[in-house]
Amino acid sequence: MIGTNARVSELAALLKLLGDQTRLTLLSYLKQRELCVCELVDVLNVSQPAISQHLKKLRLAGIVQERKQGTWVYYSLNQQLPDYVSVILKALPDQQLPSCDNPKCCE
Amino acid sequence: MIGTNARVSELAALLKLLGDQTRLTLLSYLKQRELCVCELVDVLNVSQPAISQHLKKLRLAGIVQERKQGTWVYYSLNQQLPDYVSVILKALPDQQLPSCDNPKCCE
DNA sequence: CGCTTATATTATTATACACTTATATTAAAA
DNA sequence: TTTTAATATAAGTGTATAATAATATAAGCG
Repeated sequence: MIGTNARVSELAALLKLLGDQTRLTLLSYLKQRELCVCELVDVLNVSQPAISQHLKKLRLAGIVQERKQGTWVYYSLNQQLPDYVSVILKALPDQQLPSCDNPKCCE
Repeated sequence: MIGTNARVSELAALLKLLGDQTRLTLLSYLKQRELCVCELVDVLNVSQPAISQHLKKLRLAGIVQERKQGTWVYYSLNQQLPDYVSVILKALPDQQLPSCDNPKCCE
């Protein structure tokens, strides 16, 4: 038998990260534009801590980045994603977000 | 909040399937050529039933196909894979298999 | 300051899943 | 026809992980 290949491990980890319905849904919205955490919480079917944890994983994997502004945190896709990630994002539906109902956050 | 999107679910399931080190390793070998199950068992670090189970999942997902010949079963990549799957396969290393030591199986 | 709001972290729990061992199936060989 | 070899299925187990509830942090506002 043959030892573990580092590139395969890395790819597997990244695909496992993407192979989650909640995270893919987050990305399908972030694909359109930068979004505030509160918008993502409103739109998904899970608790705020769950969203926060998913966003952290996506951030640590280099897929999204955060921008803090006062109490609010805005997330957006990173530029410079590997090809296979870009292709996956392209395969996601273009989900339209209802406009934010918090004027403080989303002016 | 917004209901589940079927395309996102489907994609998530497929990426979860691919997000496994053992399955990705199998694919990195199958990428080169059709292989007998026995070859894959020899080359990986897990038991024969584990390989068998992984191959079944890949087959049910339409990623590989089987060809039975006597006692032996040969697996190969399916043609006509979705773009994002092809791109992932391209990102896999081109792993070279040592030649099969079973003359009956691999002539 | 104390209160509220936005987000993150922690602890816990439940489910999914990859693996192993044991057994079944099927085909070829003896 | 019994045995052996190749693969598949079944049952059971341990670990990873996604979720929640509870709490912490931190900023803005009265």
